[in-house]
Amino acid sequence: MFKLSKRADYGLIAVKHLALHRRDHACSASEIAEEYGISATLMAKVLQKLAHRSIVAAKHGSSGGYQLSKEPSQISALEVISAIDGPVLITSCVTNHGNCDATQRCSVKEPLRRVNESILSVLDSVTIAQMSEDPQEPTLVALKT
Amino acid sequence: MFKLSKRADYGLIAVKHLALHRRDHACSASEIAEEYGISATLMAKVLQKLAHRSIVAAKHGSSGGYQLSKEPSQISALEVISAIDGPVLITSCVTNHGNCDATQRCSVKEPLRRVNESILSVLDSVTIAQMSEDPQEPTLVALKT
DNA sequence: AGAAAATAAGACTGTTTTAGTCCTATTATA
DNA sequence: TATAATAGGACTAAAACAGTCTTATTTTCT
Repeated sequence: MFKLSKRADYGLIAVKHLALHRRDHACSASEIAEEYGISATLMAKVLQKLAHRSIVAAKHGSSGGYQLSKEPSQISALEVISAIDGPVLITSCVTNHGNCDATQRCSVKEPLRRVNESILSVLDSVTIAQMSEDPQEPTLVALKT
Repeated sequence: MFKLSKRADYGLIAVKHLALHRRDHACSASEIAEEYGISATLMAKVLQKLAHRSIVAAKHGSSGGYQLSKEPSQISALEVISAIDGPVLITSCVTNHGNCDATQRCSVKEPLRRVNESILSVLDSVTIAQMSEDPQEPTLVALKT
């Protein structure tokens, strides 16, 4: 019911971690997993998916691991999430141009498609760089001067 | 993975239906269910939840049914969705101020909380009234004149 | 050359969530 | 008073999810 999968969550954690260690050596899956108390094999799975989409670059062999293949400011939350969970669709009928499952003459398909667009653009506008600069609530507070 | 439950979907369908039949008699759960090819008992469940939150008003007895208890312009998609699925939280840790499940020193909690806020405001800004006026894509097209 | 440490990927299992049904009670109307 | 509706709890089946295990491959370091 409208929740990110843990995998996607882990993906964001991993990418943020890599963003913060950009200059360092490549980070291995188990290294990242350990730092956040996550299963190492599962984290490996997640990173593999990110590598598939070229969000991270994998390096085999000992002292291998993963590194970001783009600038953190060029990676959106949407990219990471959809790399892992597949396309972000708030309902299954949003894309199916014929049938919503089977029967219903769905009256909310079009409005929900619009809502879906909005959510996509929210997720697309959030970059990993933004997620790495912590407080970031100045927009409103700054006006108080 | 970020999908509306079918129940929530059905809820939106039902509320929109009630909005379009505002002047008529009360609509029964089975009447609505039949129109969209949805299980009647399931639709009844959904409407019960909407009644709990006073989004619709229930009328017992034969020729009973449900009616909106507010203007369609005063009902947001968020209200309907959260009435049925519970609070909209993109991760389970967004509200937990202590522990994300158990272990992880979650580095994305705060950024995700902000994303969650944005999504809430998207859903909150969409009203049933808007979902009932169909095309509504003039904002950009109008500029072409 | 060979051991070690890493990624790659598929199959598999247990748990949780979701969808949907069934049954019984209650309420109001005709 | 029969009927048609809501109310609500218990229950089942199916799907999604989280996580594990195993095997193969690649690279580095000694």
